[in-house]
Amino acid sequence: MRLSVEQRRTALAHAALTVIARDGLAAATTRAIVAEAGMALASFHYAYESRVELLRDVIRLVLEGERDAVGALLDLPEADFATLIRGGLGAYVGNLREAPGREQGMLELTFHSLREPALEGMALEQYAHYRALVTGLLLAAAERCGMRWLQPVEQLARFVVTCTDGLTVAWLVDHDDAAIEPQLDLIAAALLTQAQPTGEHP
Amino acid sequence: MRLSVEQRRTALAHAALTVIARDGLAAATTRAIVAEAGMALASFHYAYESRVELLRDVIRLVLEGERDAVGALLDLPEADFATLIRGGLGAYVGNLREAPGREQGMLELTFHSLREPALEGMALEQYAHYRALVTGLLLAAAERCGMRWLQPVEQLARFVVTCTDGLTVAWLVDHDDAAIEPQLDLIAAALLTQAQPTGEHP
DNA sequence: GTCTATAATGAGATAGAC
DNA sequence: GTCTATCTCATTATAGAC
Repeated sequence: MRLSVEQRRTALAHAALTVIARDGLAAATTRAIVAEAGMALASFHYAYESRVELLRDVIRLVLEGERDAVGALLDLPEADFATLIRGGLGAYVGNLREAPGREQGMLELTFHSLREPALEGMALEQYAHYRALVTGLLLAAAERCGMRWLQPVEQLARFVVTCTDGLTVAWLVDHDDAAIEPQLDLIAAALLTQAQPTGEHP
Repeated sequence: MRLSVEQRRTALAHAALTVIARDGLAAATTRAIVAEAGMALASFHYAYESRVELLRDVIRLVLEGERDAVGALLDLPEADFATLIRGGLGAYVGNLREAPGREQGMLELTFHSLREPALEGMALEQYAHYRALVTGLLLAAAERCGMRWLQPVEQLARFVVTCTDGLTVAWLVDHDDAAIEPQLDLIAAALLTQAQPTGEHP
C-alpha cells in the first residue's frame, strides 16, 4: 500500500515509542523501529532525514498525548481538596505502574536530549510542557474547592514534577508499591500547607 | 610499564567513569575508555571479560566513593535542626552543580541496569546504598539536635532520595538555580513535620 | 513510493607476535 | 603482560531497480 510521508512519519513515531517503552532507547535502532512498523529499512530514510529527527517527533508525540490525557482530567470530581491532591498524585503512580517502560523511556529520551546536540532544547520543551500541565491541574483543583495557592503555582507545579520524577525512578528500581504511599502522603501534605481557602466559598 | 590485573581494572573503571560523566554512557565505548586510560584496546579484554563487567565495577566504584564522602559529613556542625536539614539538601544541590555530568551518568547507569539482564540487581544495590547513606545522615542529624523521627527513618530516607533524584533531573534540564530554592524549602519543611524533640535535651 | 542490495562506519571481542 | 592487526557483527544511511 502507498502511504504519504506524513502517514509514514506518524506510523514510525508510534512504532518507535512502542520499541522504546518495551526495549529501551538504546535498543530502538532504525531496524527495530521499521520492523515494529512493518516497513522496509529504506522507507525510514524516505520519511526521515535521520534517527534524531524521528526522536524529536517521538517526544512531541508523547507531549500531545499527555495534553489530551490531562485535558480529560480537568473535569475534576466532587471531593475535598486534600483528597483531590492526594488522588492526583496517586493517579500518576497508577499510570506509572501501568506503563513503566514508557515512563522510563521518556526519562531516557530526556537524558539523551541533554547529551545529543541535535536534540538541544527538546528536554527543556518537554519539561516546560510537564510543568504547564501540572500548573493547569493545580489551578483547577484549587478553583474546584474554593482554595488559593500561597506561592506562585508554577513553583508548586515544578515541585510536583520533581516529586513525580523521583517517584518514577524509585519505583522503576524496586517496584515497591507499599513504600510509595507514605511518600505520597508527605508530598500531599507539603502541598496542602501552601493553600488556603479563598473565603469566597465560606 | 607492567600493571597487575587489579591495577588495570581500577584504572579502567576510573577512566570509564570520567568518560561517562563527560560524554554520557552511550559514548562510553570500550575504545573511548581505553583511550581515556591511555591503554591499548586489547588490554581492556585482558582485564575484563566484557563491557558490562566493567560497568558493574564502575557502579561499585561510585558507591564506595560516596560512602567515603558521606562518612566525612557525619561529623555534623553545631546548628539548629532546621538549618542542618536544609543545609544537607543544599549540599546535595551544590554537589550536583559541581558535577552534573556525573549525576546524569549515574542515572544513565541506573536505567541501563534496569534494561540489561547482565546488570540485574545493580540498580537495586545502588539505591539501597543511597538510602542507607541518607538514613545514616538523618539519624546523625536527629541525634545531634536531640530530636527523634516520627516515622521509620528508612521511609524518610527514601523520600529524601526521591526528592534529590527529582531535583537532579529538573536541574539537569534547565540549570535553574533560583527555582531550586523554594523546592528545598518545601522538602525541608516536610521533613521537619516528621521530627520532634526527644525531651532528653530540654 | 517502495523495495533489495550494499556501502560505510564503528562497535565488542580475539589471535597471535613479541 | 602488552601490543598490532584482524574478525565479526550491527548500525546508519544510500544507490538504484522496479
